[in-house]
Amino acid sequence: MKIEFDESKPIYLQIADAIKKAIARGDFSMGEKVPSVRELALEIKVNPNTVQHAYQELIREGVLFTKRGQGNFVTEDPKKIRDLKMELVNRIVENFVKEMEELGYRIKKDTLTNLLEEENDRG
Amino acid sequence: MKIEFDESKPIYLQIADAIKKAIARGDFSMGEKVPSVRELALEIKVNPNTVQHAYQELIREGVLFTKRGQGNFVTEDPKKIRDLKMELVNRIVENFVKEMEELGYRIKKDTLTNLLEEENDRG
Amino acid sequence: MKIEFDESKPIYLQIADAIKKAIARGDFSMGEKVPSVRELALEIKVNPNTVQHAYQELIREGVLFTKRGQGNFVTEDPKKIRDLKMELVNRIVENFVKEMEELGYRIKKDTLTNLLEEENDRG
Amino acid sequence: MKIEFDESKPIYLQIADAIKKAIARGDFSMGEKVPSVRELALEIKVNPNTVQHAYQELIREGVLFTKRGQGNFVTEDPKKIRDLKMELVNRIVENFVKEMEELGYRIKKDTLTNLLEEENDRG
DNA sequence: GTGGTCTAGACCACT
DNA sequence: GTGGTCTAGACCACG
Repeated sequence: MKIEFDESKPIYLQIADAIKKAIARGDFSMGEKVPSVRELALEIKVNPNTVQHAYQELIREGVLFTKRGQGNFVTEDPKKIRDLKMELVNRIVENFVKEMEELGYRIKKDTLTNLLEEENDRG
Repeated sequence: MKIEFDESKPIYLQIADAIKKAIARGDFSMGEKVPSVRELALEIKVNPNTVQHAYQELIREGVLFTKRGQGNFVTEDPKKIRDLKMELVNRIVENFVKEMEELGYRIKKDTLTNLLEEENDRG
Repeated sequence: MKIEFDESKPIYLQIADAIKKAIARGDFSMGEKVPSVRELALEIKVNPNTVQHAYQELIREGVLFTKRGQGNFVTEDPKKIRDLKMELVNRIVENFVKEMEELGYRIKKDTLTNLLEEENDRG
Repeated sequence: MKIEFDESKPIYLQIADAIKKAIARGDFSMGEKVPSVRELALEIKVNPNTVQHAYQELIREGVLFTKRGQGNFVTEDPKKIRDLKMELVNRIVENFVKEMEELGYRIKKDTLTNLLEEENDRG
């Protein structure tokens, strides 16, 4: 886990996002244990409460689940993970298209997604 | 001016950003007057202080300047405006590339900028 | 009259100050006519109301007086002018001493006034 | 912190200035915490927002920096502090020379800075 | 009418 | 408790 914090958004949301992305790109697999709150807090130098807040958010969204006394784990629902990935890609692509349009550039979402598929083998 | 507010960032920064984009795509020209603090506040339904905060930021960055008792105006420096536009495009493209990379996709900044130039006539 | 405006203070006070200084250094003599409101406004590129405000302030302080239909004139009271000059020098010297003290420098008012008298012939 | 407010300038700028001077004369050292927004507001009897405005200005100039949830701190860059001090002295001396010249007195900046160095041991 | 400053009071994110 | 943001409402200087 490596996170560069951006002051404009709550840190806990940035952490949650980073975890989601790590799952999406396969750094954490289905059912795998994620770092403990304290461990991650130490690593990225934030307060444990902040990590806890991030994990809670992910649990609320069904991305993580807790095994009492053992830690937090990535969901074991494959659909959930596929959806997560699609959601993330979608959000980023749509945001890009929207922002470029606000600058007066026309660009189609399809053009972008095709481009991504061409240059990358994975789904 | 039409702004959809997003809870993830301070409103005043979103306003500042919207003005910058409006300038970049030519909705406000060099030296043109921007809406008065109160007028814009009414239109987008925020407190005048919030608009004031946004304008102050833009003034600080040299994008706007104030004529006492007359209002705020877009900078008359053409270079400043060109730079502004380039900065905005760059920021958006780089952010897209970074976020897609965090998801495990490889994509080159150049591929994107070429794509943009192909599909749009403007600089 | 040449004035460089400083945004941190009301313009009309800066104008009033500039007039006082011009009188103090002899650019306007006792009883001499000062520029008309409109004339000065044109010259220094401010709104006539602003110059008017400045003149009112000076009249209130007894530095200028008005001859109806003829314009505004420097007071004819020599004591008033001497006092004005002393006041100005005093204010500036004291302000300097105070500000330097706030920075941790010790300096005596006398040292400064002696220095000024040495290097200048005039009273 | 003790501040006497002068009606001629915005309070928030006077606060910012007072902090800068306190740093320049060593009352706040490198990396030291400055009073919290609320604390200082109480002490000098202004609204917390006004202090916040002053601090924001100092942060923007790189004199202070914020540790989230902990407070505001003096920059840890020694050069920045040296520069700050030099800037303040310079501004005051130049302003003095300019104002005295406007009154018809000739005085050299060097004469003054020499005088200051003679009577004070510090840089 | 225009921007600039200020107060009072509130809520949020973070430690 | 700490900074950051926001609203509501006010007054001032300037044109």
